[in-house]
Amino acid sequence: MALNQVFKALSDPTRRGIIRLLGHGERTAGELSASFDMTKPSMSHHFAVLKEADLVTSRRDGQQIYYSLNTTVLEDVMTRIWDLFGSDNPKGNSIL
Amino acid sequence: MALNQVFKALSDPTRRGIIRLLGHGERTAGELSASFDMTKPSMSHHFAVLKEADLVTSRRDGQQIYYSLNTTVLEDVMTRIWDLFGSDNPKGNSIL
DNA sequence: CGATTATTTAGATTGTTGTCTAATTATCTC
DNA sequence: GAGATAATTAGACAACAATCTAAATAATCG
Repeated sequence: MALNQVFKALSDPTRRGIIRLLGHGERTAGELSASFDMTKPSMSHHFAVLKEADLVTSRRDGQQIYYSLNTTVLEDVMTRIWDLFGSDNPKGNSIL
Repeated sequence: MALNQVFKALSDPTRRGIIRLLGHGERTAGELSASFDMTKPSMSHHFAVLKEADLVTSRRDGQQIYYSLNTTVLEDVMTRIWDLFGSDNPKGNSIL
C-alpha cells in the first residue's frame, strides 16, 4: 500500500465526500455522481484515484459499476498514520 | 483545523520524514535540512506547509529556529480520519 | 559597524492535479 | 443490429506544488 497515494487521495474534499457516502454501503458511479456538482468524467477521475490508492473497490453489475470502501485497508492506514506521529518507531525512516 | 491542508501536508514524503524526526523531539531548521538531500529554501518551504497545516510549531532561539510537533492536533486528526471512514457519523457531510 | 552564520522570501521553472467537452466502450432492450 | 443508458477514456487547459538559485532578513561576535 502506497501511503503517498492514500494521502493524496484523501487530500481532495470531493474524494473524502465519496468515501463518506460509501461508508453507508456500496453505491453506483451514477448515484455518487448525482451527489456532487461535477461532471461524470470528473467523478470518474476521482473514482480512479481512490482505486489507485486502494481505498475503494468496484464491481460491474450490468450497466452499472458499484463502488465500495476497501475496509481491509483502513486499519493499515490508521496504524501507519499513528506510527508516523509516534516517537517509538523501531523502523526509523523506512516507511516514509 | 483544515483537514484539507493536513492531508496535503502529509502527502509529501519529505514532510512525513520531517514529522518522523520531530517525533523524537524538537529540531532546528538546519538539523532537519541536513537529513534530506534538498536545499535549505526547499526545506523551509516544507516547514511552512507543515506550519500552515498546524502540524508543527516553531520558536526562535538566537539564530536558530526550533521546530516541534504540534501534538495537540494529532488526536483531532486521528478522530476525524476515523470519522471519515465510519458509517455512523451523525454530522453527515458537514466536515468534508 | 562589518563579517559570518542561520533561515526565510522572491521569482522562475517544471511537473502534477482537477476540471471540462468530446469521443469511446459496455450493456440492455426492442 | 439500432437506439438508449451508464460509465470511462482522451485530450486540453488553468491552477497548484516542488524545487532551484539569488537575494533578503535576523542574530551573533569581534
